[in-house]
Amino acid sequence: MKKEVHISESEWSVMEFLWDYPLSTIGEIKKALVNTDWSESTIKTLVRRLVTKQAVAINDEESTFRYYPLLSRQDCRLKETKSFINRVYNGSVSMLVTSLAADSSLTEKETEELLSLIDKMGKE
Amino acid sequence: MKKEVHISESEWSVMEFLWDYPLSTIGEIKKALVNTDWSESTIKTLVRRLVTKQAVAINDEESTFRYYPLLSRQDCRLKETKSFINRVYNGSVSMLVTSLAADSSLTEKETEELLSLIDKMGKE
DNA sequence: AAAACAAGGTTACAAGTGTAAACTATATTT
DNA sequence: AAATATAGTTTACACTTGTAACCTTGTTTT
Repeated sequence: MKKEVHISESEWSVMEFLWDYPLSTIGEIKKALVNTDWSESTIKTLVRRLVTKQAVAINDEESTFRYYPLLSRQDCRLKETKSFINRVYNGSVSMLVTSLAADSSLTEKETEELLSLIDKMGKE
Repeated sequence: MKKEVHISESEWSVMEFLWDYPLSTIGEIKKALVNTDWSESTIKTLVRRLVTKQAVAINDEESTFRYYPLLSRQDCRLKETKSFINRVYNGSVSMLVTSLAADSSLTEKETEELLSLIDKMGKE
């Protein structure tokens, strides 16, 4: 029986850090997220909610809890990507890619990367 | 001064229809959305919220209002796509495309389309 | 005309999200 | 030990979203 885990925008910031540094403490998370301007309370709330959602688990071998992700970044990304494509592009991947390619506001670098990627893929 | 218009998942269904059939009435919208199982009330709420958000406007030349989109589908798609990529892929378009290409759960048809698209683009 | 229906307007209510204060308990520093 | 800092727990509160009922008024059908 699968929980419909939805990770909100703010929660993603926490997850990103935990994916890079699993088994972090609140203090470490807080330090990593200084740029966000969130109060410590807010960060604790986000972590708690992620735990409730079973997206994050607690290791309490030490006196201070350490938090680590229970879901892989790739899985979460795919899940979000799918629901996004369904919502916005009627489920059509190619419409998304077309739209991306037509987006003139991509930076030079992004366009370049996209094209090179596309090139690489064509060869496989 | 720009409103931060966010169109929710349910609201997208209404917008999609209005993009295809601008100047529709509630009754027409309702007919188009039978598949959703929403009550008429729900549909009216969604339309009203879209009007409040200024994503949709009202033409009241006739006795029954006709609704039409104020935002283009392409603009909304781009906006959603950008915020999605920022949230989930740290703003990296190429990470998204890589992830898509690596997704084994794409259908044959999707993969095919993606590759052909990629192929076409490579030639431009 | 009376009844039925369609459309517009008002109100509702629970879940999720962004954001945080306050309280408590534990650990570290003076 | 007292003071301080850190972490964990509880509570809060406004806004958005999904979902809808109800009320009123105008229109169509019997």
